[in-house]
Amino acid sequence: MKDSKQILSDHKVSVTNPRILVIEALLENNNPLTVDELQIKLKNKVAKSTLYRVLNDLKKINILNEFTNPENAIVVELLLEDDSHHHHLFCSDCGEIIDIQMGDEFERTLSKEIKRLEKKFNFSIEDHRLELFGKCTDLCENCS
Amino acid sequence: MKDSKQILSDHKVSVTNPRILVIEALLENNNPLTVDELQIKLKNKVAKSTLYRVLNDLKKINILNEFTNPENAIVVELLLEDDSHHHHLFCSDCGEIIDIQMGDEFERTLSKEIKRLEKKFNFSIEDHRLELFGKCTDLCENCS
DNA sequence: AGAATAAATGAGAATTATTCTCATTTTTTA
DNA sequence: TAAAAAATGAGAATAATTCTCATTTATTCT
Repeated sequence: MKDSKQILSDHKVSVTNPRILVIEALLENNNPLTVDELQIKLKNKVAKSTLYRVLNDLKKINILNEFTNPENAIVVELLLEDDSHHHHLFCSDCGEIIDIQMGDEFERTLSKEIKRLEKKFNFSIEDHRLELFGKCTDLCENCS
Repeated sequence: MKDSKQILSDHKVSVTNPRILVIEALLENNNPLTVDELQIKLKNKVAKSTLYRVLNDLKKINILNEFTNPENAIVVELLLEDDSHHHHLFCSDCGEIIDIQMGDEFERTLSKEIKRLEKKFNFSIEDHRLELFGKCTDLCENCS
């Protein structure tokens, strides 16, 4: 597992206990967590106000991806690799969020479309996000 | 413009003034609005609690699409046509949200990928959402 | 390593967004 | 048109997030 202290010093921010704990909690999970889930995982070892502050700090140094689940609750995940472009699959039964990679053909087709849309709307498009919604049929330990 | 009273009675819910006003405010706009923008548009003609209730009512009868903007604020739009499948383009300068249609080739490629992912994760995938982020370069009246 | 400086933290207050309660009003039923 | 059902407004309650500030911790500079 990556070294949380290293991550912080690499990004030239001070290395503090709450930051280490938050990063480690996120590193332990393969998939994104809601703020509540993260708070529970940290078990009061980090004050609520500090948790929100730390999340904002991680956003500032661009190692945190933040989005919302279908219930509009904020969800976060660490983004450490440069090549970590991925998307998300949400289960409406258990709330699980799974990181997914799309195939090259998809990303190529999307790039073409994006060029078309940039012209059509006179936009410069810098990023995109794809979210898939469904139900995990029987493998998930949370779904009965 | 569509008739808001008709829309409500078609969906077998009672036709009330707040519902009519909310639907008309949403119909006037081509593009999605945040709850605040909607509230401002309605200028206290609908109580805040009623606005939220009406939005929930419209969700229940499946004519409201709800998602979040990059600041995680809730955004809503009416979904009246069956064939209205579309996606969204967000401007990070002015906050504008534009409805976009992707070409057939894109949706075909996406369908193929979805089939692959359904097998890989043993999921049944029912819906998807694509969000594009960028800046409108000079056409928007809000961007200087 | 230790003192001085700068930055971060914890606790809870403040703010904001959303939901809930309930007496009154409006709509629907028939 | 009367009775029954449903929706509304106003504000209280709740939940999520940010802010404040005195104290603690980390960094910097000898």
